[in-house]
Amino acid sequence: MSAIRLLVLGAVRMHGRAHGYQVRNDLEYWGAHEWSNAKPGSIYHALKQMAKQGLLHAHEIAPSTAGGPPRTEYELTDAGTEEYFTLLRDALVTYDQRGDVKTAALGFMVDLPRAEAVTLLKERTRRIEEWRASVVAHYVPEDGPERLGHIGEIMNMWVHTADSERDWTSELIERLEDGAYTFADEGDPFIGVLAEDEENPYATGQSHPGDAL
Amino acid sequence: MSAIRLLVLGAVRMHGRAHGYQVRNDLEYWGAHEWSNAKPGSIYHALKQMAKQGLLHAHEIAPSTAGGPPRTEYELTDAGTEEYFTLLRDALVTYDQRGDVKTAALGFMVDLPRAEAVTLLKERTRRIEEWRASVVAHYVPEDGPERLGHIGEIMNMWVHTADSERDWTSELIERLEDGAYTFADEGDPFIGVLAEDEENPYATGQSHPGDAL
DNA sequence: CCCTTGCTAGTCAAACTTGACTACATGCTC
DNA sequence: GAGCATGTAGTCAAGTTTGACTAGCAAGGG
Repeated sequence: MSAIRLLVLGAVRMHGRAHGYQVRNDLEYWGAHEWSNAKPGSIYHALKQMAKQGLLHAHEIAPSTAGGPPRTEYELTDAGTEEYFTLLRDALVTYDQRGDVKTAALGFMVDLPRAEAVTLLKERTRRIEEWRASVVAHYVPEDGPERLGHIGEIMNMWVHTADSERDWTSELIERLEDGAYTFADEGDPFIGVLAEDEENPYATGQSHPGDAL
Repeated sequence: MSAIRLLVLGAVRMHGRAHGYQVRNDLEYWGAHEWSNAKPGSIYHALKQMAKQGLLHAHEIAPSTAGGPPRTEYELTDAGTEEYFTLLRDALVTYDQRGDVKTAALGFMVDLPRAEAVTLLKERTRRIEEWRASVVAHYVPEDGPERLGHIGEIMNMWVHTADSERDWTSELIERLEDGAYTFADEGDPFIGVLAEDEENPYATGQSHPGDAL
C-alpha cells in the first residue's frame, strides 16, 4: 500500500475539515508530491474512495470563495480516525524499504503518546533484525556464498540497508527517550499545515528536496 | 516507474524466447514477487503491453505441452533490446529510494561491459551526493533547524539513508574494480534462470527473504 | 477595454496493479 | 475408476496511479 491514505487522512485531520484543494496544497507544502504518489488525481480519488467507505464524511459546499468550481469539504468520521491511527501505527512498525510510508509516519508520529511511539519504534527495530536474519538464512546456499555470483550483491545490499535503518531508528528512539519534540499527551502540537490565507513558500515551479526521488 | 518492465525484459532476454508462465516462474525464482510488484497480472499485462508497443514480438503457439491453455511465446525486438539497456542504465544511475528498481538493476548489471557498469555506479554516487546537498540546502530554514520540530527528523533520515547508500555503492565499485564477477565482455555469464525442466527450489508456499518488504 | 497570465478546484482517460478466479491436464489415492 | 490435489497457463474486475486537461474568476498591462 502506498502512503496516500495516511497522508490524506492526516492532512484532513489537522484541519478538522478540509476540501480537496486544501489537502493538495498541504501535501505540496510537505513536498509529498516529490517523495510519494501524492498527485492531484490520487488525492481526489483517495478522498472520494474513503468517503464511499465511510472513513470521511463529505459536506457538499457552495461555490468556492475564490473562483473555480464548487468544492466539497471532508471531515474524519470515527471510523476514519480509527483507520488513521491504524495506518500510522502500522507504518511506524513495518519495515518495507519504501520511503514514502515511513516518511509520512515520521511526520505524524507526534499524534501518538510519546511512550507508544517509542514502543512502536522498538518493535520496528526488532522486525528489521528479524528480516535481516531471514535474508541471511535463506539466501546463503550451503556451498558458500560464492555460488550466488553477482546476485550475492543483492543480499549484501539488503543487509547493509537494514543495518543502516536499524541504527538510525535506534538513534531516533534515544532522542525521543531524552524528551525531544512534543507529543499528543504533552500540550501544544507542532503546526504543519497552511492556514486558509497563508501563502505556500514551496509553491510549484521550483525544485525541492525529494526531487528525483 | 516500477521495476516490472525491466524484470520482464531481462527474463525474456535470458531465455531468448519465453512464454508468460516461464517469465513468471523466473521472477518467482528470483523472489521478485516479494520485493517488487511482480504478480501474475502485472507480468502478463506488461508482456501484452510491450508487445503492443513493439518491444516484444509475440509468437502464437499451439497448446502447451503440459496441460493448461495455449501459450504465447515472446522474443525481444531490436527496440526491446534498446529499451532494456535504457532501463537498466537508468536504474543503475538513478537514486530513487525505492528498492525494487535498484535490486533488479543489480541482478542485470553484468549484461553491461564492466567499465560501463563502474562508470554508471560512479555517476550514481555523484547523484546521491547532489541529492543530499539539495535536501540540506532546501529544508534547513534560516532561523535554525529547531524551527522544524519533529519534521526535521525526516530530513535527518533522508540524509542518513543517502549516506548509507553512497557508502555501499562505493564499496561495490571497489569490488568491481578489483575484478569481481563476470561481465558481458568477459565470457561465460552467470546463469540465473530455470531451465525448461528444472524444478524451482523456491516454489510458492514458503517464505523467502523479501517477505514483508 | 481586451487579453494574457495565473490561481482555484477539480475531472478524465489511459495505464498499471492486485487478488481472485478459470480451465485443462496429470498423477495419486481410496 | 471417481474424486481430488497439484501444476500449467492465463484472464478478469475492481481498485489505484498518472499526466494531461477543463473551466471559472481575478489582476494587471497596454
